[in-house]
Amino acid sequence: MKSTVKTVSNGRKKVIDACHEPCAIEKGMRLIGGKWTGSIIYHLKDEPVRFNDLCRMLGGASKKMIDQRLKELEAKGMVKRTVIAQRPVAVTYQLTPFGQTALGFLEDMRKWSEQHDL
Amino acid sequence: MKSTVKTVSNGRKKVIDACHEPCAIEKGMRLIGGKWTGSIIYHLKDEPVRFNDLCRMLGGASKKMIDQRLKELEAKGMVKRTVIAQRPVAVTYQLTPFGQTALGFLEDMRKWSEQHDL
DNA sequence: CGGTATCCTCTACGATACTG
DNA sequence: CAGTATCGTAGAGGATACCG
Repeated sequence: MKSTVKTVSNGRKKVIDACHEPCAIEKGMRLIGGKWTGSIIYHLKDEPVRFNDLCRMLGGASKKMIDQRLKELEAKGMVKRTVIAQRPVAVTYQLTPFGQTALGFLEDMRKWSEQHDL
Repeated sequence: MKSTVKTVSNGRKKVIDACHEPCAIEKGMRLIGGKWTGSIIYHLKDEPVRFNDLCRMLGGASKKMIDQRLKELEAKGMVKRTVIAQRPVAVTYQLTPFGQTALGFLEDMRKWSEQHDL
């Protein structure tokens, strides 16, 4: 319910975010619908994966994006980051129990997407 | 497997889209993960809805966005547009049978999103 | 009513190079 | 190896006005 006011180029004010709580689907999509986010979660479904391995799995995604998405997911408690002290350092990412709760509909959606060849 | 080449600011060439077919989840997300897209499909789940009614249901979304999203969904065969000749004109949108196949995981995801209060 | 047209802003994303 | 820093661009999305 926050509401912010901003001045735009022509000098007038405009109101941002006035009382528009988006519906639940929209909120979910904003978390999971970012570019590569769904794929990242899906590729973590079985076991912890190291950063660069994830990069390879995702082919077209830049390190920057993957890093950014992993941080979002970590902040939301869906992914856990683990540092293994060795030389050189190893870092793995894995789904938390909460993160795993998203696998159900993600898997359904993957099947759906494959079947209908979008 | 298409591959395009583009000249960027510094004068060098770069290759775009070289052999990176995104995984199925990513493709699905690109279709239903757009802003408002999921919500639109969900609000059409029960019955045909008129354009302006949809706008009201979605609160914060502009006509432009809704129009754009409906066209995407129509192009993909998920939504059917029907014009009812009367004055003033009425236009309704409804899910096609194909569109309905997406309701399963969308509903799951809505529940998930609500439960965990993202 | 059901859209288009226009303009503008902002941020998401990509490429690249560098670091501890 | 696992990132960060920097820079650039395209296009997504919003505000507003207008139209048949």
